[in-house]
Amino acid sequence: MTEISSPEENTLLLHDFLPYRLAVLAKIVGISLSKIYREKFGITNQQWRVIFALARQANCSASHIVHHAALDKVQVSRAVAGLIEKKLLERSADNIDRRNSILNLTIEGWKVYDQIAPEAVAFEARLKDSLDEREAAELDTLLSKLMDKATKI
Amino acid sequence: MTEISSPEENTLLLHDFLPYRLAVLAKIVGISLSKIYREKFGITNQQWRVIFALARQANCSASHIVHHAALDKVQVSRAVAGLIEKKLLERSADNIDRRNSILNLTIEGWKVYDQIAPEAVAFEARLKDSLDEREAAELDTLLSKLMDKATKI
DNA sequence: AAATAATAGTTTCATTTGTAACTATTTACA
DNA sequence: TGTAAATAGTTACAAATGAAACTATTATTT
Repeated sequence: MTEISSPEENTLLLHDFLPYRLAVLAKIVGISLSKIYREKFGITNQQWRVIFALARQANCSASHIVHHAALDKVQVSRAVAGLIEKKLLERSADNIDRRNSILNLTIEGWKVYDQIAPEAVAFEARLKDSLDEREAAELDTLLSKLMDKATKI
Repeated sequence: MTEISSPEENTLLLHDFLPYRLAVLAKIVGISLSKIYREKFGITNQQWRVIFALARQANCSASHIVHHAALDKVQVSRAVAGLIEKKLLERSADNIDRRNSILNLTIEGWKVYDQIAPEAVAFEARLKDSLDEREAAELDTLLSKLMDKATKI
């Protein structure tokens, strides 16, 4: 005699499915955060990542940003073009290897960074508000482990 | 006398920034997962969510899916249209409220679900492989807390 | 009962994104 | 040295996405 299984037994629950939960959480967080730089400065998510990468490391090439901001070369190319148009970033030539561009924030670019960065930090702090010290540390560990695993799957 | 701060002190680190980490992790996980349904069945992420929502709850309307699959009504409309064209889903009229559509997986749709679901479950299991019981439970709690907070920010 | 508002879902159009092909330059090697 | 391969970055085109306007139907108000 074969048992008939109920939907609850054999049906995948979307709300509990880790990839789904990560996608939904990342999206909501991303949308909230983007208001900080989009509404006030008309800056896209990719442009924001380029600015932050350049604030960390000046005088670097586009491909350096590719490796440090999780963007592909087309995304960086477009973000850089947009930021140059906005005069937040300037590009100069690398005479040692003329394939490379040398990118830097302008004074204006730094001003924008200096306004966005503290707000971004405050946003992150609010997000973590409900976690205590131990939980925040645990989150760190878990995200690292998952990231590690995900890149190897 | 004012101290000059080093970049390390006042510069936001992208790799440590929670919204960035969530975005990158969710993206990598999503891309890996999508191979399961995209390459084998030519199904998009949104179509996949609709299938899973319908597997859980048959005979439901598009707006029910909107609320249970974190998609907006345009996304559901398009996903449903695509699935009907693929004959994985069928739509009938609700004669009580004729604004509603009544959606159901076809036999073919169930077959696709039955092939994808176990692979999705296995994928999630591999992802969680590096976590022990306690960590998996902790991850659950932390994601819920963050989700809760994110929707209120 | 007629007018208004609300809900379900679709369509349209502009923008964004992804993929592939392209240019320019440098490196490797035969 | 000359030819092929690799690297940096851009451009072009197709597909996906988002926002707003639209149709159809039902609920609410007066």
